[in-house]
Amino acid sequence: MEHKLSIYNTLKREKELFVPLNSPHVGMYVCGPTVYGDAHLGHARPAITFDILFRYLQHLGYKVRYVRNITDVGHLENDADEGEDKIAKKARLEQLEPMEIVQYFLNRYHKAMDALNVLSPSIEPHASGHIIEQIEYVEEILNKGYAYVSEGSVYFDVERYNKDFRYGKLSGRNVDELLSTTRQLDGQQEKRNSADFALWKKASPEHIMRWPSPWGDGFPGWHMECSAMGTKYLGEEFDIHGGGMDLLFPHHECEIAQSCAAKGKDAVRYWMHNNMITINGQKMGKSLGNFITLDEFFTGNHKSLEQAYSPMTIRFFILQAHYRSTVDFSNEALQASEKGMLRLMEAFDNIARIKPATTSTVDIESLREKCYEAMNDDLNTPIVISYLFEATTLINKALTGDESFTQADIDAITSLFKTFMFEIMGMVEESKAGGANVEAYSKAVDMLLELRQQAKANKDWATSDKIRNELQALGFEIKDGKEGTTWRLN
RNA sequence: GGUUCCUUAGCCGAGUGGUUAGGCACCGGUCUGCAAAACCGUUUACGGCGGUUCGAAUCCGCCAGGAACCUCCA
Repeated sequence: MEHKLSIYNTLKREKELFVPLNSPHVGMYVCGPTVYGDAHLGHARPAITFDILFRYLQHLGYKVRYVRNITDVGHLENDADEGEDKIAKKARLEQLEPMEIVQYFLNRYHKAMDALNVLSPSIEPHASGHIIEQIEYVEEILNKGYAYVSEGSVYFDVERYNKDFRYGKLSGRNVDELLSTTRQLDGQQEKRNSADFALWKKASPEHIMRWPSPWGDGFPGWHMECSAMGTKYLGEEFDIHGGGMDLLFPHHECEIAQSCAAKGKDAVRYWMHNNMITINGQKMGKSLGNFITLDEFFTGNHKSLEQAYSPMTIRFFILQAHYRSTVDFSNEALQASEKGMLRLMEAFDNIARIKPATTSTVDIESLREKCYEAMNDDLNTPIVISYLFEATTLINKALTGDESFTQADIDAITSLFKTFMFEIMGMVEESKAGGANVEAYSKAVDMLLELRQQAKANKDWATSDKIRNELQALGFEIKDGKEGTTWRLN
């Protein structure tokens, strides 16, 4: 496993060489979606970011177990019905079983991820399917003395914990400030300190999602599932834990506290956080009501969207920014990404048209090395893409005779695209996704263009322009090149 | 209020103490019956003010503007 992959560890606040605990195996846990609504751009970013990591680690030869949880219980909602389970609330509103809601949105989430060509994780555990593990974990923390029971709920004792460990080491907070600045929330009086957080929450009588526990009927606390399921599937110590920056505090901070309290040590060696997506410079969020679902992007059906954007355009757009930077959405930016992506795809297709020469004027190997350097530098996909654009210029120049490729160069540049564009960055050529019945009508279009060619030969401009203009009106893009006419259906 | 972070050309977005990121748009050119498309070439930059330095957009300080977290969120 010779490589120089370094990744930015939020815990250390610097890039570190990635060294797995048990090479060639790598354990990786990423916070997945809460399935109570349609996936939006904000879900795409971590999914794609850690999909790249998953793919690249495998490319380097690691055997990766990638766990991404499904949150279908637990988190609290902060509006009028404070304290009510998110899933339960939606269920009651629509008179459906909670699990029916979960299944519905999970199916849709999977569909969106498939469209984005995000690989399935190795395991996708549901929080609701791991209640026993979570109860056991809570008991372990209780036994160690870092939690207390209060009116049927169990709370983590932050102050007590902070005497033996340091609460806040991930997010850079200190407990004294937390105690003085945390807002007053419902149920606060049950807690010894406002900074304490729930490990197990007592269910009110009307609460639908509930499970029996040693402390009465209730449901697991907000941060418990990740600790319990991460431990179950990856062990008490594992390599990588990822998620959005918004989860840094309190979610991931609490996870660290839970594992240190229960096991006496950190579970995670490398913490990775992707940055947020903004719309007009402002973060996208449920409470802000400015989020756009992925389906809306794919169909263009949203008032802020000037057109539909294909899944690959979204993927490419996200990869054109580094995962630790915010990326600002706009129609202009997405359209720029779409054009750039199509240019790369076309260049890849055009490799086949290069006529091999006996001498070479290009150095594909150095491009390949630079791409690896970029990937190794904390997954710098924008840089990888910039080198693919350099490769694109070389291909185009080869076609006009301004560069010469040997057969070995042609093979090398094909492999460059296959490795980085398709295998590691997970792009796919969407135009080639058409079904078999496309063949018949595409031959019909070819025939029309042949007629147009004849008309042009006869200088019958009226006929040739009529064919061109009417095909264009139907949505075809007609491209007259030196070696004949090609077309594309937009 | 506390903590953290950001500010790069028309737009998006990398990076670095001294040498062209890249894409899109614009402009010029090639191609074309005319176009479109495609391709080639090219211009515009590092929020402001100080400081460190032979040299800073890159390091430090201050100021301005913006954002995130502290509360569900990817």
